[in-house]
Amino acid sequence: MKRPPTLNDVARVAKVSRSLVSLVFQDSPKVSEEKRAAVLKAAAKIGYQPNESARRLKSSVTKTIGVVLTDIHNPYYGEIFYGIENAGSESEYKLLIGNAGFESDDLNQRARIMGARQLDTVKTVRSQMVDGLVCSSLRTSPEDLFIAIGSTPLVLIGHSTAALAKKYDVVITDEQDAAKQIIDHLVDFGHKRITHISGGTDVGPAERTKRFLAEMKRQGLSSYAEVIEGSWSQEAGYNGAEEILNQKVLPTAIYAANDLIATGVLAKLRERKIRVPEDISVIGFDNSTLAHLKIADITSIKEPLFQMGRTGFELLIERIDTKGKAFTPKFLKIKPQLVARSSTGPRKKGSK
Amino acid sequence: MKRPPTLNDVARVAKVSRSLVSLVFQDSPKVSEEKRAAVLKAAAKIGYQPNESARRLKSSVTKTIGVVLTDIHNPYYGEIFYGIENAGSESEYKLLIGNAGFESDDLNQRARIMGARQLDTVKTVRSQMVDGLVCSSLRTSPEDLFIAIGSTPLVLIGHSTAALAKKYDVVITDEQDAAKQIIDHLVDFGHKRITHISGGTDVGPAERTKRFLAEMKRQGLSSYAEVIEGSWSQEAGYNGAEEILNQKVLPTAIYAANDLIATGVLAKLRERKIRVPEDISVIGFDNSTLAHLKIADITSIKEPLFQMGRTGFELLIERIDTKGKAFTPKFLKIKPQLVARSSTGPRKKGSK
DNA sequence: TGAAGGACTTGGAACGTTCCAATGAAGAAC
DNA sequence: GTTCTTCATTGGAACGTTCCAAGTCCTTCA
Repeated sequence: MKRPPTLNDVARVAKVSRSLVSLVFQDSPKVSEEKRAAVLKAAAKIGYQPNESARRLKSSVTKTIGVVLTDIHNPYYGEIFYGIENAGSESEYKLLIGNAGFESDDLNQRARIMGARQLDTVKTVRSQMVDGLVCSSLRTSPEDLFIAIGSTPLVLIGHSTAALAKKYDVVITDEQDAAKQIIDHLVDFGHKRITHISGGTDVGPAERTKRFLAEMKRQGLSSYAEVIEGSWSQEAGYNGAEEILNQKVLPTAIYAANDLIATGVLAKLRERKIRVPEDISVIGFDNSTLAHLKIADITSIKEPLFQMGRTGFELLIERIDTKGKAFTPKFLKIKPQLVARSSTGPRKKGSK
Repeated sequence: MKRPPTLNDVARVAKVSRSLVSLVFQDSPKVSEEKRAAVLKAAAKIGYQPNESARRLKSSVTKTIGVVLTDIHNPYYGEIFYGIENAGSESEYKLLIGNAGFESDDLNQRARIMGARQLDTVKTVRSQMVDGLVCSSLRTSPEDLFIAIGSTPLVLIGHSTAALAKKYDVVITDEQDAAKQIIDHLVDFGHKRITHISGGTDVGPAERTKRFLAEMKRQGLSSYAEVIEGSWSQEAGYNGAEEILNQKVLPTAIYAANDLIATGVLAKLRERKIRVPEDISVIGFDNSTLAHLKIADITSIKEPLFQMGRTGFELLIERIDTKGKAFTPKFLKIKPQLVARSSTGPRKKGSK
C-alpha cells in the first residue's frame, strides 16, 4: 500500500541531501567514496529504485531508444531485435519495445491494419520521451509518419519507400545480391532450367521475383526461367511442386521464395519419389530453423537480420549524436549469405 | 530542434486553460462539446502528443502492465506474449515489454546469468510505474524478487518455485495431464515398450521425465519404461535414436521431450530405413512449426501458451482491482492438448 | 592571518502532467 | 431580489527527478 521510496527517503536515511543521492545514481565522479557508500547502503536498505518516469520527464536526454516491431511473435523480427539488443547492450542506451501487433495471414488485412497499428505504436513509444526510434518494416503512410515522429531521429529496417528514404536512414537486405548468389550457386552446379515459386504479389515477394528474373537475364538464361505464383506457406510449395511435376520438361532446380515453401516442395518430391538433389535441386530463403533440420537440410540464403539490427542501431546513435546538423540519409544494403546444404547438387546427367 | 508541444501550448492555441485540455485528453464527461472540439482541433494543428512520462509520474494509476519476457527471440515466449497481448488489447491497459535477453544453449550459463538479467529487467520495468507485472519463466532467487517487486502485483507464467507460489499467482502447464495424454495415446495404439529421450537435467525437463515415469507406473508399465538423457537439440534425438537402435529389444514408441529432438529421431530412423509409424511411433512436445511440417508431421502436445498468457493477464487485472485486500495466491494448471499426426500409429505386429 | 582555490554538498527551480479546491455564471428555489 | 445549487472552467500544488548556482569546509600559499 505504501508508495515506493524516493530520492528524498534515501536522503533522509543516509542523512545527506536529495541532490547528492541523485548524483550517486548518476555515477557522478564528484561524490566522495564515503558518502557514496552510505547512500548505496541506505538505498539498498529501503529498496529504492529510481523512478524512470520522473527521470525521463526532467532530462531532455533519456538514453533510451524506442524499438517498434511489427510482430514480436515472428522470428524474423525477433532476429532483427536480437541485433538491435546486441548493439544496445554494448552502449549506454536502454531499449523500450513497442509491438505493433500480430501479422495476419490475410495480406490485405495485413497491409491496412498494420499501418494504423504501427503508427499508434510509434506514437506511444515516442511519447515516452525516447532519444530515437528504430522501426522494422513500417507500412504507414509517409505523411502520417512525419507528423507522428516530429524531429525524433528515426532509422528504418527491412522495408521502405522512396518518400521515407529521402528523410530517414534505411537498412535493408541486398536482394539483388541474394538473387545473384542463388543463381551463381545453381549455375556452378550446371543448372539452367530454374523455376521460382514466389511468395505472392505483395511488395516484398514481388521484389524477390523481380530480382530472380533480372539475375537469370544477366546470366543469359531468361528462356529457362519460370515463375509460379505462391504464398508464404508450405502448401504453396506442395502445390507448386505438383504443378511443376505435371509439366513436360522439368526444371533441374527449384528456387522457393522461403524455407517454409521449400519444405512443401520437399514433401511433394518425396511423395513422388523424386530424389533431392540427384534429380532436382531445391533452394530456399531465410536460413530458418527449418533449413537447419536434418530431415530438410535445405540450401538457403541467410538474411543478415542480426547485422541489420546492429547497423540500424549504430546508425541511429550516429544520428542522435549529430542531431540538428544537416545530413543526407543513408541507404544501406547489407549482403546476405548463401548457406549450402544437401538439397542442392550437380544437374542430373541427361537433363536439359 | 524545438521541443514537442505540451498541454500549455495547446491551451494557448485553443484559448482555454491547461486543466481543461487535460480533461479533454482524459475523456472527461464534464467538458462542453464546443470546447472539446476546439481543444482537439488545436491539438491536431500543432501535433500534440501527451507526454507519457509526465502522466505516469503524476498519476498513481497508469493503466499499464509490464511484461517481462525471458527471450523474445524464442517462439515459446512469443506465444505466451501473444496471449497476454490478446487479453490486453481487449482491456484498457497498455503493455510495456521488457526483454531479459537471450537464452544461451549452455544450460549452466542460462540458469546463472538469466536470473540476474531477469531481475534487472523486472526492476527496469517496475521503475516505469506500471500497475502490475506478468513474468514468464523467472529464475531469480525469491528473496531478490521480493525486494525488487515491492508491493506491485505480480503473476508468474510457466515456471515457479514453492517460495514464489506462496506469494504470487502462478499459471503453468499441467505436465501430469500432458504425460497422461501421451501415454494414453500410445497405449490405445497397443504400445507398451516406450523410451523417453529427455531434454536434460534442468528443472523443466527433469519434471517432464518424472511425469513420464509416474504415468508409466500408473499404467502398470514401469518395467517397459526407459529414459535416455538428452538435451533440447536435434542431435540429442539423433544420437538417442542411435543408442536405442543398438539395443537388443527395440521399443515400439519413442517419446521425445520436444519436437526438435523428435526431428533428430526421425532423421536417424529414416537413415536406417525404419518406417514411421509402421515400425516405430514417434511423439514430440510443443506442437511447434516443426511438428506441422509435412516432411515431419509429428504427433505432439500443444502447450496452452496462448491460454496461459490470457489467463495470466486476467489474473493480474483481478489482483490489481483488489489490491490491498488479503488473498490466497492461485496456482492454475492449464491442460494441454494432444495433436495426433502421422508419426504415431498401431504397434507393429509381432513386436514385444 | 587571510585570501584563493578545490572538492563536496546543498537548496531551489524546473520538466509536463493530474487533481483538488476555488471561481464565476446561470438557472432554480425561496 | 436574494440565496442556493449546479456546472463548466480555472489556478495552484504536487509527482520524483535533474541541474544550476550557490554554499560550506579544507587545504594551500603568499
